[in-house]
Amino acid sequence: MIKIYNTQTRNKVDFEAIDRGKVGMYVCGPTVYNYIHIGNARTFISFDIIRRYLTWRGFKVTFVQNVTDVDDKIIKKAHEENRSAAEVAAEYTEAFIADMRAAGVLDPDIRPKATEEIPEMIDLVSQLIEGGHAYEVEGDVYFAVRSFPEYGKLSGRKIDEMESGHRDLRASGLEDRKRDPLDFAVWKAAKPGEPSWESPWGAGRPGWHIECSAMSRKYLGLPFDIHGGGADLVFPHHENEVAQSEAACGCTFANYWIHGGMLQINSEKMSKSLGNFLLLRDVLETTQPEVLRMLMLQTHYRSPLDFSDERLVESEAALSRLANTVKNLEWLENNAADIPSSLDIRALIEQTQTARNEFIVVMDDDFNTAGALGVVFAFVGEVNAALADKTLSLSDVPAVYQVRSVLVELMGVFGISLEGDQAEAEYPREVVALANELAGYPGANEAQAVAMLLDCREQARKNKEWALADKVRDGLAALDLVIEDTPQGPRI
RNA sequence: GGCGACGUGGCCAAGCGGUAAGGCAGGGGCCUGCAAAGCCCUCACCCCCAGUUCGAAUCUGGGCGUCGCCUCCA
Repeated sequence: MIKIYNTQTRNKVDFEAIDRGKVGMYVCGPTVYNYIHIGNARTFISFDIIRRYLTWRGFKVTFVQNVTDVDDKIIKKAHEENRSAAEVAAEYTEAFIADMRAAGVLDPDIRPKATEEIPEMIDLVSQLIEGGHAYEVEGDVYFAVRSFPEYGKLSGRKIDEMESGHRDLRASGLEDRKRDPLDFAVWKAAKPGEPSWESPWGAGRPGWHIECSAMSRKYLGLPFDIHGGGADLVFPHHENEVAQSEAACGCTFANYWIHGGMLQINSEKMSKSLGNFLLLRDVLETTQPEVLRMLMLQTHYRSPLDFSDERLVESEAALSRLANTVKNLEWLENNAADIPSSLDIRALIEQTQTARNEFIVVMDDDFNTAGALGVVFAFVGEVNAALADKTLSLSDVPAVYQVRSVLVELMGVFGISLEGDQAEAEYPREVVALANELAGYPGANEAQAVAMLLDCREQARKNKEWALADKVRDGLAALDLVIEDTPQGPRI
């Protein structure tokens, strides 16, 4: 049974899907007025992993993520750059999709754009007005917070306390138009030069919160299973979504609310105003997406995560530990004929199954990726210990395959691919010349050249010709090919 | 001011009542011609003080500290 920490109830609860075996999931996407930053990426990668895990556990997941492509910030940016809001939105929508793919985040099943769902939003606003939950003032429509007694239930606030404790509710100048200072816009009358759509209240555009209410309702129906987003969206965005959606339909909006913790840089909040934010695309410029994921996996998705170059380096080292073991296993499979067989691998198989089961237990507990990673690494340690024992060798190729495939499978759930067996294609051309020089024959192709070089070195070592042996090793190293002498033989 | 989260080894981090996973870094050893990779061993008074309990990192109260939300924010 999968347990999920539900923001609304503030505790971990058993996950029960509305439709057995299916999960409807909505995660708030970005407002496309800039390239997404590393904090956005943290949230989206977290939900990518949750989605992958649920899928792996057998659920048919319908994953919906919107793009907010009409909004104050987009309009502002457009004005600054003297072009249309649509242009700005289109550019950054495209960039967002590209960045997500570069980060290894799976495409959502449905990616609605706010500007393409306006009729649904107008419908929803109309419903709210009819139901007495919203009112129009000169082309603006506001949600009446007082009409929804449960307002505040998601974020754990009480209306009265909010009003008395609020800093400067009357500062914006618009407050006199509202019946209550806490009321928020669900439809905004168009101002000159702004994108707008016709509506019963005149030309205007939707408020931010109504967009997600309308899109999630349209594509998933109400109620749906999981609504996610960054923790900073709990209030007011998600609170308002709940109010709108539930006031309109009279039913529950989403059963489980999942919120991802914030990413910080050097223990400081990353924000535009502080100017310390990193763009995802800039990070990916110098960092493998798997390394970034590895870093994020090591912290629980709800905890704050401190991002730093040091952690990136650590994560890379950790990842290569896993990759190395997989590479060794792969090599063993491909060279099984040369391996003296005496290993009773049953223990390893048992450990493999145990590790896989344990992985599930840990992940079922609110997607504890850090704990699950611990399981994987502990298992890798066991595998390495077996491989390091020279009295053992791997006689049972299917068993080795099983060990490796489980390793690959489990990390695959995290979106990290450990299969790098395009080695043949990756050998640089220079190895041919090197083989010709050192082994006296270029070989038929790169792979053969490498094989000859390894063989040449082994011969040299046998004859204690260390100079030649090291020449081969250094020559390969210069081409970024590192020889590893395993107990079962050398490999690249 | 209101609401909330967190404080575990040098760094990161899991843990949710039975005497501390894992990663990175460090020390010692093994393997190796030397390396690399790997293996073995080693490195924690769980922020402080009280309390509950046979037993607490884990529960309760208090203190100190860090951070987040309350305004656009993933």
